[in-house]
Amino acid sequence: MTSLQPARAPRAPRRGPANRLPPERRIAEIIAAARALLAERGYENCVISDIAERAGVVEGTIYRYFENKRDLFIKVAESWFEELLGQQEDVAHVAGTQERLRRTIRRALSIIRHEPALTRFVLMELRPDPDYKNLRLYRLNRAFVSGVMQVLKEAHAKGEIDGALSLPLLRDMIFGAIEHQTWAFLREEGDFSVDETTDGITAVVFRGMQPVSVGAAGADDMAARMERMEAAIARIEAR
Amino acid sequence: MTSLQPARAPRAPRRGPANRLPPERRIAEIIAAARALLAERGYENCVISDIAERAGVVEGTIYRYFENKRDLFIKVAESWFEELLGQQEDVAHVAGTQERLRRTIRRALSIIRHEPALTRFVLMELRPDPDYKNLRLYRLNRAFVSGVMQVLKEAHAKGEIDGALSLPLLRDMIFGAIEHQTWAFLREEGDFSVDETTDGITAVVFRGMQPVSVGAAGADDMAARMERMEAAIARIEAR
DNA sequence: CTTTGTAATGAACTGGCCTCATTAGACCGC
DNA sequence: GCGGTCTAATGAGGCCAGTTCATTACAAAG
Repeated sequence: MTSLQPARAPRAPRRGPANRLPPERRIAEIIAAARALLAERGYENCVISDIAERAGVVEGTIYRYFENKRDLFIKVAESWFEELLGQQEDVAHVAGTQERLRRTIRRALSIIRHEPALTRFVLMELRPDPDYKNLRLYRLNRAFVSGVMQVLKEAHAKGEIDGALSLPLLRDMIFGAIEHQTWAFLREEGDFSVDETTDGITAVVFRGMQPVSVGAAGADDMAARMERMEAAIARIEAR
Repeated sequence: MTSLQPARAPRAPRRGPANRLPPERRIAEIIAAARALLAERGYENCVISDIAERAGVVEGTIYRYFENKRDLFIKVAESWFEELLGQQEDVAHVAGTQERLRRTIRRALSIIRHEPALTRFVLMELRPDPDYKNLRLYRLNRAFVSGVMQVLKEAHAKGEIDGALSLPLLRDMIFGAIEHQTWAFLREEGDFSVDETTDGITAVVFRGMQPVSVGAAGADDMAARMERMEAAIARIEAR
């Protein structure tokens, strides 16, 4: 309760040579070092002093440019993800809803497959955070997700999606499936095939969103009735 | 490298009265305290000393019964989840695949809705862990998930699921959708309706798993069969 | 060459997890 | 009741990672 100064003793730090750099470059170097370390150890196991060492700098310097460890890694994730988005192929020219869906799904799986460390950090550390929505990363991610939403919207406009379905729900099923299919991989329990997983998810989603000319609940009932009718007709004709 | 003893100075701790309890009860009290704190603060913000205080015990005592903080909370999650599983309604008597699906999905959403702290901890802290699969919790969770798998398997046996679909993929889509639909809630950004979400997910999954002859890509198949039937009827009528 | 702004330093601080030498409550046989 | 023994409980302190800040020194401008 007494906030009387702990009277930080005056210090006279001995010095090594200070390698002075323009802020922009120093920031870039720190981010690069942190990113490399994140890739090989994961967030929890990244120690500031190691990042500092790898960046050829001292711990305190990092705090000159970043509020704290978390802030640093948010910046890391943002620049990393931004880089990946840049490589994104444009899907606008591709014809056919199913093929367009496939490509965007494939893209997501491919990122996960090639950048598990980044994925883990974003999915586990950042997304659950109360102010995740305020991060630039959230907006970057939305930009990515909007690719899928675009495809869905256009399909919807063309009447290829059953009117009763909610587009966000379809979107969640797609990304939910992507995540669940890759958890084992992210836990380093084994590999997965981008192509096979892509095909599986695409198939179920595409099938699931089709408009049904009859009421959904009655679909199997309808099938049964149809079968009975066909059988009856066959009998009649056989007479 | 020199592991020469830091020569821990001999101490003579002053004592408060020690409330001696049979291990089982002490463990139960610590777990209860930790669970209450987990519910109100989340894992990261739970400090051992606070748990100790709430359990009416000193920090060191906790380490008598639990290896470390993580171990303690794993036990918390396990007992908590076990308790929830006990309340699970049996779905075996319910007729109809769709309704059975709906109930198991509803159950999962209901747990998330009522125990967000537990959910967050399990999904974020435990599931990503490399040895998640060795935890008792993993098996408990499998028991829960197997409810859905059971429904899917029986539906599959009855020919209600397209042969080309993978059951695990369907399962992942279900739970993936559940999770994605609830992330905002888990970040405390707002509530969600258990019933509406249940219906949405159930509808898409049910529709998505239909064999082609009735649903989905079968719409035109359906039309073709209809045409054949109409033609047959015309023939019959013409007789 | 001096001034001045600021990049960089590194010792010290903080707080949370965890250890362990020590104490003392409770049960037991006499 | 009474010492002996087992073990629950204690709490000071170790440890380590994140963070702060008074100080230093580099480099560009005057």
